[in-house]
Amino acid sequence: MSTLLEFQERFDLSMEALCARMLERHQATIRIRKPAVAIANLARIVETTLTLANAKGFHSMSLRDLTEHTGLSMGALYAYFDSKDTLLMMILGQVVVAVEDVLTRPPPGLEADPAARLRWLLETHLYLTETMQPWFVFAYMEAKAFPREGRDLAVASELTTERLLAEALEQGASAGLFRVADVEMTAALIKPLLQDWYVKRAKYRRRGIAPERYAQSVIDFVE
Amino acid sequence: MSTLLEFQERFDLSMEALCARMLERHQATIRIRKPAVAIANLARIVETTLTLANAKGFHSMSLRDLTEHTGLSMGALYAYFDSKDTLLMMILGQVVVAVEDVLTRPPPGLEADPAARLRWLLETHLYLTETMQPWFVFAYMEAKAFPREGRDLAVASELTTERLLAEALEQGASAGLFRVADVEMTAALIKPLLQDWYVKRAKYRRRGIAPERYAQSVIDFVE
DNA sequence: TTAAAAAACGAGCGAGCGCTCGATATATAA
DNA sequence: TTATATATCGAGCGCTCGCTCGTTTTTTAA
Repeated sequence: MSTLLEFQERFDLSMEALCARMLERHQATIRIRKPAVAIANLARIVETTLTLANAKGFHSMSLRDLTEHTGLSMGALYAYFDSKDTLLMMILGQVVVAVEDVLTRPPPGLEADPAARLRWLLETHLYLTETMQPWFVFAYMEAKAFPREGRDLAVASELTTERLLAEALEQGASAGLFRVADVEMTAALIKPLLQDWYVKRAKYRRRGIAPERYAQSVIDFVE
Repeated sequence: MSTLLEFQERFDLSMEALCARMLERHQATIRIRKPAVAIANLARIVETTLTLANAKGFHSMSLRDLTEHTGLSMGALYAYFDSKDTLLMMILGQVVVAVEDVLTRPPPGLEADPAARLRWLLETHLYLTETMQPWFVFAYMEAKAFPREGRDLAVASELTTERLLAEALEQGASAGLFRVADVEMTAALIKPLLQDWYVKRAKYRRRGIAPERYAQSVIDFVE
C-alpha cells in the first residue's frame, strides 16, 4: 500500500516532462528547433487546450480561443502542429504512452501474490489518472471525435487496461484466493469505478475524498 | 424480480409516445398544427439526431446533415425548433421527464422491504436506460455542451438518481439489513455501474450480456 | 556590429456553419 | 371548383471556422 506522493516521485508526469516526450515523438512536425522554447510553448498550448476542451468540447474550442489564452499567434501555433486534429492526436498519444509506461511495468515481487498484484493495479491506475486527470478526461470525452486512427488507439488502450485487470483476477481465482464467478465480467465492472474517479473528479473533491481513500473503497468493494 | 419486457409493457417509451409528449411540451415553439404530421416528423428528426450526434457529437452534426438524413428541408426543420440548441434541449428535457416519471414512482408495497426497494431501483434504472439508450448516451455525452439551463437540469437529474439510491441504502442500513460504512460513498460507487451499461452498451452487447444478467451482476456486486 | 537563422505575427482565403424568408406545394373546407 | 390554411422548399445572408503565407521581430553567432 503506497501513497499518491510516492507514486509521483517514482514517475515524472509533470507538464514539462510530458511535453518533452511529446516533442521527441513529433520532431518531424514541430518546426521549432530549440527544445527549451518548444517545451515551454507546448506546455502552454496543451494546458490551455485541456482546459478549454474539457470545459466545452474540443470541437467548440476555436484556434482563435487558443491564440487568446496562450498569447501565441495563429502562425506560431502552426509551428507546433499542422492541423487541429494533429494537436488532438498528440495529446491522446501522450495518454496512451503514459498508460503503457506506468501500468504494464509492475514492480518485481508481485507475481507471486495475486491480491497484492490486483491492489497495485487498482491503486496505480487511480494515481496515474489523478496525476494526469485533465488528460484522461480529454481522452475519454473526445474519443468519439477522434480521427479513425485515434479511435483505434483509444480502444486498444482501453482493452489493455481491462486485460491487465482480467489477468490479475484470473491468477487470483486459479490460486483459489478470489471467488470470482466470471473474470471478464468482474473486470468489466471494475473499469467504470476507475473511470468515474477522473471523469467525475469534481464530485469526489466536493465530498473531500482523497485518492488514497477512493483506492481503498474500490479495493474493499472489489474484495 | 422482473424482466425488461415486463418493464416495457408498463411504460410506453416508444419513439412515437416520447415524441407525442415532446409535442405537448413544446406546442409554443412547434409551428406544425396537425399532431399526426408533427409526431411522425419529430420522430424522424430525433431518431436521426441521436444517431448522428452519438456517432460524432452534436456540435459536429450540421443541420445540412440532418436535412439529408431526414429528407426534410432546412425550412421544414425550423418549423419544429427555433434553434439548434432548442433541439438539444427538447431531447434532454424528454430524458429528464422519463427519469422523473419512472424512477420516482416505485410500485406500492416496497416501502417496508429495503432490499426489494434497492433491487427495484437498480433494475428499473437499467431497464429505463436500456429502453432509451441513445437518449441517455446523448444526455451524458453532450452534457458539457448544453446551454446553462440545460446543464443545471442535467445536474439536478443526476442528483435525484443518486439521492434515491442513498435513501434506499440509508433505509436498509438503519433497519440493520445492510452493512454500509458510508451511504453516500456507496451510492457514488453504484452510479458509474449503472451509467456504464448505456455508455458502453456496445461492449456488453459484444459479450452477449442481457440487461437482466447485468442487473443481477450489479445487485450481487452491491450486496 | 552585423548578417543569417529562428520564431512569431496576423490579415486574409475559401469553405461551411446556423438560420431566414419569399415562393411553392399540399391538404382542408366551403 | 375555389379559397384558405397548412406545410415544405431551398437559395442566399452574415458570420466564424481552420489554415496559409508574406512580413516583422527576436535570437544567435561571426
